[in-house]
Amino acid sequence: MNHWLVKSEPFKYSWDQLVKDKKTFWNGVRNYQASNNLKAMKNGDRVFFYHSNEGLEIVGICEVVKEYYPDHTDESGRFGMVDVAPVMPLKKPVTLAEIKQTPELEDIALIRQSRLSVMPITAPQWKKICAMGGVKG
DNA sequence: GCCAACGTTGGC
DNA sequence: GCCAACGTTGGC
Repeated sequence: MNHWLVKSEPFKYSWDQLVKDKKTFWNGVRNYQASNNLKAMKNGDRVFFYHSNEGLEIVGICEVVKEYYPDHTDESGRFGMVDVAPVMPLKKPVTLAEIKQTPELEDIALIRQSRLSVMPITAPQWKKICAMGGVKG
């Protein structure tokens, strides 16, 4: 199983909204690197949900429930999306500030490639963040 | 195929 | 609201 992290601005689409919706399609990605990461996602992969701009913290874990398919909101036809469903919230959100202070997480794509909105997370990074968030990965 | 201009993201 | 990082576009 692979692990990922997706960013969303909470005033556009928040974790609470995802919990309310039970499931959503992750549309709107218009960046090839992010899109390639979406393409590599498999059903059952676990995904951290990060709030950008406001919050600046990882708030929950969701899961891929439908693999890459065309994004109907993309007029160019170049990009796709996946469906995700919430699994559980973190008991304690893990903030960007904490991540930056954690030596084991200094190579995380969230910091190294701050503008990327869909990124892979390594197994050790996943375990570490779960531990910080008070949940079992 | 290079590179300057431009647009967008996202932390501060 | 500013600005750094960086991806994309378009002229040559």
